[in-house]
Amino acid sequence: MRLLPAGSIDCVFADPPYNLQLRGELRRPDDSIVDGVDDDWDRFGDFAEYDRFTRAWLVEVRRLLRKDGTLWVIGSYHNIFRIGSMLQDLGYWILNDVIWRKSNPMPNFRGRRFTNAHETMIWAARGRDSRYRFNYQAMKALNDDVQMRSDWLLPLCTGPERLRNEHGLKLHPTQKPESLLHRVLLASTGVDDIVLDPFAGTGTTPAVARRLRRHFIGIERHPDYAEAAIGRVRRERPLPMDSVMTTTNRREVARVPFGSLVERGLLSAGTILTDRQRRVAATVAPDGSLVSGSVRGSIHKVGAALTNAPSCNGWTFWHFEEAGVLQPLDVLRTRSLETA
Amino acid sequence: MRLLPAGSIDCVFADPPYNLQLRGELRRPDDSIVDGVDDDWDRFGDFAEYDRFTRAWLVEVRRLLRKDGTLWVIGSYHNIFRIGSMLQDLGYWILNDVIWRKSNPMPNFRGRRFTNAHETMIWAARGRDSRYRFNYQAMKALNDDVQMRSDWLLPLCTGPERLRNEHGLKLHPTQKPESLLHRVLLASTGVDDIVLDPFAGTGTTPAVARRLRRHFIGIERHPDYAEAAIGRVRRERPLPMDSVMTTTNRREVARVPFGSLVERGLLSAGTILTDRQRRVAATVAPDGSLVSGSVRGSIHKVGAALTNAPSCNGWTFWHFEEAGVLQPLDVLRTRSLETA
DNA sequence: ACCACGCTTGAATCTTACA
DNA sequence: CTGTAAGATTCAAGCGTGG
Repeated sequence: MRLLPAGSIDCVFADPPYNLQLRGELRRPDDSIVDGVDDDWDRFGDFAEYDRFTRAWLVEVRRLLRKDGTLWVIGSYHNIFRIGSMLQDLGYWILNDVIWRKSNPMPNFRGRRFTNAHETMIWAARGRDSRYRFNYQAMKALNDDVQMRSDWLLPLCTGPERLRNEHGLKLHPTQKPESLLHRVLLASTGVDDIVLDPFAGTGTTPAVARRLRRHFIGIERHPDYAEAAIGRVRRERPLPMDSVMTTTNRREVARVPFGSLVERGLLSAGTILTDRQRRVAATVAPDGSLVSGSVRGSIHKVGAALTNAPSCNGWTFWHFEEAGVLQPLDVLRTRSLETA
Repeated sequence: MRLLPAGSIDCVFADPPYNLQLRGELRRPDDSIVDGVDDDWDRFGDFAEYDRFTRAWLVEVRRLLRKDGTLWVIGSYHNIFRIGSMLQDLGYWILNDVIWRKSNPMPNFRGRRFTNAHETMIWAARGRDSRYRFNYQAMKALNDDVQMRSDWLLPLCTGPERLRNEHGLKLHPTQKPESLLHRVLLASTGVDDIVLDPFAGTGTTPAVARRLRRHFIGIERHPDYAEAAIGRVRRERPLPMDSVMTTTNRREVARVPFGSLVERGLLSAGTILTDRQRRVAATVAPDGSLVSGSVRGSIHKVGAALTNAPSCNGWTFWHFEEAGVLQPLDVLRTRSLETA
């Protein structure tokens, strides 16, 4: 990471070691043994050591992120609180904590706790003043046209997606499902963005990034994981360009001044605008302002004034008559883009 | 809290301030953060203040908890990471993080983030060696007879449950739903346990505790909230004793030695027992031991030996024939309790 | 082709009473 | 305190096999 230039990364997804502290073996009710995470890379002496490790990579990630970039970190209760605190201490700005609800978690075999059925992701901007990217409309479209919530129900990574070694055993103990990365990248990156995964493992992030036509950098120190990741990414094919274009955000639409619509003749000066119920009315002035009695100003200001509201979206409030039908101003904005 | 004796509390539920003013105080025009990582802590003096406050009450709660007691804390991403870290630093032992999924959350009006549709609870024992209480069977019964997961779907506190002042405005900004406390107390306390809520607000914890026949101590410094809480608790009536008794854990059921069943004639010496598939068999000896060839011992040991298993629950492994049907030994244990 | 059934498995801080 | 024995404990999916 130290070799990469500052401010060069749009989005980071990090799945760091969780610092699990397992004691002894765990057996299922049928006496088979649970294949838990006992790898060296997940062993830390104490919280202080884990905190030093965490701080080091979070500082470095922050150096690499451009000002408006965002970071995703996934973890469990063993480590996520330490990570969240440190994010705040380092000046990151938490945007959401997102819960990955597992549809098929491992049960609690001893009946001593609630089934550990979720993991937590933190989504944070580099700083409080970041103008971060959030593809609101794409998320809404992905969720049957209602806002995407902070809890996501997704299955574990199993079946053919799970990478296995020559003995048929899982290659990596904690391979994340591609569906999770799909949603993460769709929510917070755009085509050709640069995505970094500092704990790339078997390459889920790079693979999904390539599929979605994002650029990617994956870092992994374990040779077996890295090798598997490289092969996996090579096998992955970018989706056709038109299929990775998602519903665009309103705010991504190039801003169109109302005046320019008048200027370009999409709406004539003198046209009378009304609200949908035709309760108030105003006239379009040649400079793109509206006039209604003694009130004059932008489409938003006049709309607010006439309804005694603190604010008003003039694009959806004001309507004009066309072929006997009331149309919101917004349709003109769309037309102006099509004819630009 | 300083007036209460050490080790006097079975369970604490805490809904501390979420540190919302912190966000206001952190609103700075200049966010030019130095990547030098050693001197940034004092820039977050407000976090430090919140941490001092948090540490103080968590230390005091730990003094009050008996060794096997547990603590619940609820929070959002603004404060829960700081609380979780501090719990770990203070020696608490996290058992679960539990997600309260709100069925009716407030939407995100600006469309700049995911709908914040959950809050996080941490359930922790006083220490790593706590033999904490978890009413596993009661939770399972509450969840259609499958294990209760770490994500709970419950509605916000609305309607008649929501306390309002004389102007019809909500009395407390973050009144928690009684259903949440119902599940918390049912999971981790028993009848006549002592429950403490150090941030009692309008008394949801005391009210539900009283209803479920738990003793309670609520602390609240705001006079309006305290007054409302007192009235609310007074109006609350404890449920009839038989309706607060829940499914009991098997571990709590009085232990019945297998030998006593033979002694009392519920099973004759000489009876032949088999496993459910009739693959192995053993004979009941008059002293309550089993014999199978050269193997002799308890129902558990012989079951384990004949199946080459490290352990075996003889009560569910061994069956006897009754009216042509194979019955597990466990049914005799139930009968013995009924006829005791 | 389809279904029933059994086997496997997944980031897990996973027992307790009594001698 | 330690050692020993009793005995409590699993859900959703995917996959393979055999009828």
